[in-house]
Amino acid sequence: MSDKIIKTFKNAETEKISHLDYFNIAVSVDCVILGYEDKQLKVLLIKSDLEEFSGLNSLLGDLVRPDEDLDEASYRILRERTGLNDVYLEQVQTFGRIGRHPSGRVITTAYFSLLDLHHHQLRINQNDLHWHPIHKIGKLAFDHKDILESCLHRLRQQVLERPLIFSLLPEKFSLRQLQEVYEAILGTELDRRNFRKKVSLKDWLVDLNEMEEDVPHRPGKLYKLNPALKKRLRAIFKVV
Amino acid sequence: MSDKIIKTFKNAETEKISHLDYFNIAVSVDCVILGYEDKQLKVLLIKSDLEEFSGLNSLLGDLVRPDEDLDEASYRILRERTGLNDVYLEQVQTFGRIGRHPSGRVITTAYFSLLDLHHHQLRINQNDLHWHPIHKIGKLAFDHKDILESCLHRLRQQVLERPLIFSLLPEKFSLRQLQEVYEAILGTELDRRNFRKKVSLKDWLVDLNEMEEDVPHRPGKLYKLNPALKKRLRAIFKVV
DNA sequence: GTTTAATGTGTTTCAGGTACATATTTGTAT
DNA sequence: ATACAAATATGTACCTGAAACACATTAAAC
Repeated sequence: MSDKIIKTFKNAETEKISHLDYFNIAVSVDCVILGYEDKQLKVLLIKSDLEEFSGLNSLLGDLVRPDEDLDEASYRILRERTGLNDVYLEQVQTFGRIGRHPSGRVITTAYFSLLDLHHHQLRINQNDLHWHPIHKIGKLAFDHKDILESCLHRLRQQVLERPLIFSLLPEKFSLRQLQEVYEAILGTELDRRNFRKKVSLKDWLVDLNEMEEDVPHRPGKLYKLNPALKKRLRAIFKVV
Repeated sequence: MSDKIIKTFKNAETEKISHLDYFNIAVSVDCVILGYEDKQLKVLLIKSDLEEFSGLNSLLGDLVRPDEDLDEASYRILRERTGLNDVYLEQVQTFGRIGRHPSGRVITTAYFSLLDLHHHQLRINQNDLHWHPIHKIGKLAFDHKDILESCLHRLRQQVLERPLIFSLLPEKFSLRQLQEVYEAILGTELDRRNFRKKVSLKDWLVDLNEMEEDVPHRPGKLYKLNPALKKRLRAIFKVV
């Protein structure tokens, strides 16, 4: 990856391999934007406007601009579509099958992010955007079902080790709520006592000394994410 | 990722965003090809022929051809450079900073592979290709140091859980050799007894009922990778 | 044959995870 | 007011896997 490109730039006319031969692959980014509502993990989808995929939904994506970093493109999409900046985004995998886009050769890099579906700053402007429960998703446009699966797989792998999950929840939450999110992501039931023990052993939570309100049962304590951790997360993941 | 490209294809003349604006990002693949020799993990590097990086080494990579899958490109590079087909390759991460390539906008997807440095089919033809011990590598061209690190990180994460390591070794190997490879990758010393116990609990190995020869000490038993596992690996990782 | 250096096989200990039970607090219905 | 239902909150016993550690055995080298 250095000799060829030189030739491409300098001898485009004389070489068999011309500039356009190589520079005709488009690069896009697709975001798996996940939220949590009604004890379900949901993903933000948009109706595909390609004839080939009429009636199907697709992930939120866009072509990468020549003057923006790959990562930046994913933040831009998230910002444009949700109005949110302060959100964790992680690159997962790049999909580059020849025939994956009907209009031409497009390779795409998949990112996932978790956000609070009820965040006050959240602006889902377009009415063709919708939150879909992940276990009720059928066919998607392009190879987006594969992309979704790979992101969910990554999420499930990491969610127990790293404090990712809190972006899905409001600022204040109870341990029951937290557990329900884990159960929605992992697709399993967890033992309440063991779950609490495990969480309390990590330094992820801060007891707010407040109680739930307006719940039809005994209210539980409220917690928030450890602010020190929040800072560290920002630094590590370069959240804008 | 669907509306924009439609416009790009259909209304290139009338839209502000022209075809060439988007189709001027080149896509490349870089391979971190790892081998094992003299109790060291080594990576296959090539002298960079870019003036900007004169004197520096770089990973083996190439532009992706418009008519080949992204994954296929990585296999092609491996084949062209080593003569080997039957090798495990895994996509790790895509690097897309604007300024990462001095000659233009190029995003690159990193793959790593492990192979037996003394394999009889191995053909390192070009004399500007060299195996470098990974802990003696200084600056590399482009962002290839970052790419190398991310691949090594992935390798270290997975090597204890998945039977990847065997591609680094000859067909027949002793438990000591196997342990030495693990130690080279992880950069730590392992307890011999615990290591053997751990390995024997997995179904990775088959006892060949043969002994080492020409070793200056008591010879150890020889093992090979469980053939059933080999088949499974081929299926999973689509090794050509 | 004695020494040396590696192979080959336990046992003990400790930490983390899983399974499981009981007391407490609040809301709700009577 | 009282009884009941439902969820919170906390503790213990058991099991599994990892880590620390010791000794007998085999073959090469002298």
